[in-house]
Amino acid sequence: MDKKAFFHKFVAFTTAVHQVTHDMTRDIKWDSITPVQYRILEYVAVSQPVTLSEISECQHMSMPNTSRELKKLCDKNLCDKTTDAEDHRKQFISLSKDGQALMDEAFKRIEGRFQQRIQDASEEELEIIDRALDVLQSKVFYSDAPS
Amino acid sequence: MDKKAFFHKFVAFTTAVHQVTHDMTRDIKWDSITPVQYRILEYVAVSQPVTLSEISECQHMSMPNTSRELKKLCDKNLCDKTTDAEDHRKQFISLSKDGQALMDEAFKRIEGRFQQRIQDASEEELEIIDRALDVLQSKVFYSDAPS
DNA sequence: CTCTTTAATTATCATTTGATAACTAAAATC
DNA sequence: GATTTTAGTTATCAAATGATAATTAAAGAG
Repeated sequence: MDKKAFFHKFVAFTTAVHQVTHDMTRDIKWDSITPVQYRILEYVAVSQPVTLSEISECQHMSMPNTSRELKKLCDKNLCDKTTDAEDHRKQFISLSKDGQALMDEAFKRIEGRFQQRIQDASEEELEIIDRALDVLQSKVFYSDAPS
Repeated sequence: MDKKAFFHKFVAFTTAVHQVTHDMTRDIKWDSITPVQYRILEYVAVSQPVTLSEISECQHMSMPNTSRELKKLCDKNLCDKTTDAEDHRKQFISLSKDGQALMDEAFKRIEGRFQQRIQDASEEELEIIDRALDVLQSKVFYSDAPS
């Protein structure tokens, strides 16, 4: 296999993924929430409950900045903080009722657009796509083992 | 096929792609160039020569902001502008010698990390990955037809 | 030739984001 | 019990990004 060509295909692919996910989440960021805040909400939605440190690490932002943005989200009643009973330093973050509703709505729209994209695929094609997702996630887009 | 589960797999996958591309381009943004400027350079590198309007549209930024960032890149001697001979309003943007060197170096590092990721894959697995990329790009991550 | 549209620029302002230092309080270690 | 580490906060500053209005110059349409 031609390594250069393979790499180019990889680059084109990741560009396409970025492009498409951008298109699919466009106009989701209403409601006075900023892009960074949306990314945090998305992360919390998928991984809740999470601690501030986890958000900080996974979103590649410093603790002070994470703390600030999270404070804004809590002020907007989109997130709740609860102190860990075992370790009183830790805060568990989860979506509030409003935050959950917001993200449910967001995911609903994204899912709608996703279904539109695959609506022309036959059942066999869906199986192929399904396996392609598995393959790429396990062989290429896996998480680095922490050193 | 379970639609909900399929959608969740899609979301997890795109998250993984974002995560991995972020990891692979970390510490590439040396040299006093900002993330947005890097994205522009990457786009120019792949698609040159391009016009300002094309950059503006593909990178989802307004013309004034695109113009400003491009001016900075030209001031840093990373890009060249040449006026279209046929339409004097248009400017073709391409990488300068320095800009090309910068992006060659960047792509070299990214490619190194890519090769690391797939180094354990057998030849047959590479074939499978190759086809998986094709499938997903054509069936899921294709560009929307402009309305 | 006039009017409109297109491509790009300049200037300006508000907001968002990133970075850093100094701090509190609760574990954990010795 | 004193010290160190961990989790998170607050305050502050600088830089990056986004948004808008006003402008120039060239091309295209009537």
